[in-house]
Amino acid sequence: MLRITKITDYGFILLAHMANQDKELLHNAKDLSAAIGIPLPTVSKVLKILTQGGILQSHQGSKGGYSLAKPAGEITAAEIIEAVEGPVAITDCSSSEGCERNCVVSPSWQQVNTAVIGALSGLTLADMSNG
Amino acid sequence: MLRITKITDYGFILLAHMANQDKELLHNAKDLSAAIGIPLPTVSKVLKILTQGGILQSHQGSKGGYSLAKPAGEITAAEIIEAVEGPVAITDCSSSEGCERNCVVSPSWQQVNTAVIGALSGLTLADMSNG
DNA sequence: CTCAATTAAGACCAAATAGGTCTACTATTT
DNA sequence: AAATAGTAGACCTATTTGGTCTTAATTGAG
Repeated sequence: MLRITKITDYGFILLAHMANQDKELLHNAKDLSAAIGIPLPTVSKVLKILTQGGILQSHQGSKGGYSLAKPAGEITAAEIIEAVEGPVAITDCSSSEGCERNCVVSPSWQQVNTAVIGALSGLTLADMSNG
Repeated sequence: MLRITKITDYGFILLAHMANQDKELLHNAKDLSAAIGIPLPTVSKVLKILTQGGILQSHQGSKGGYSLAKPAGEITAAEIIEAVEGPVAITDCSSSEGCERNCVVSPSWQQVNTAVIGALSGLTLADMSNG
């Protein structure tokens, strides 16, 4: 439906929340869950995915938690979506491998896809939080 | 996954095919199915949806079929996607009704969404077919 | 060194969506 | 009337997504 998934949406909400606070502060899943009102197991899953995607840094063990891996101004919406959902591609045609069918419409999709990625890359976490 | 559905993809293929031929020619579902290699019931479904969305004109009865409702240069990708999938909205936040949660990230999504719609509106069926 | 807190990995199930097919009906031409 | 096409919508299946749970592995504190 040309829409980001709920998990990605949660990711943005969590990241915006973290960006609005002291960058060095470690946030654990439990506190974030309480602060935002999303169930703990789900929050935990999202944080894990964001960490694997390099958006967050994690610190295991007691007193552990998560923090942004980079300044909020350097984390783009494109990056976040890719971390959670994989490469952005409006159609299979427009994926980085190109269209294996070599169909007529393929070049046009590439163009649209580039525009979409451009829009998403121009938007940083800092822009989105600024609370 | 930020992707159009298969049905929408079929729609583009069918429309591009039709745009590449005499505009007045009526195409019936059976011939289109044979020409493109998509099963008849599926082609039939897609054509029906495109007609309801005002992209195609239909003519019932024997010797009936479908034709473009407008010149290919006036049919945009945005229109086609909306006809099949409903309004384009990256998130619920960015739908035309606005974000009922009134969250921080909402204005940013509006912005991205506008950019995406812009890209899709700048691309016509004529651009995509031109075979 | 042990315990408690916390993330890591991934299995797992349920719900939602999408894909595709089918049947019955209506309209039009011959 | 008969044949051809579109119309409407039900229907089932497969895939994806959402969410939870269990079992590790890691680290700080006493």
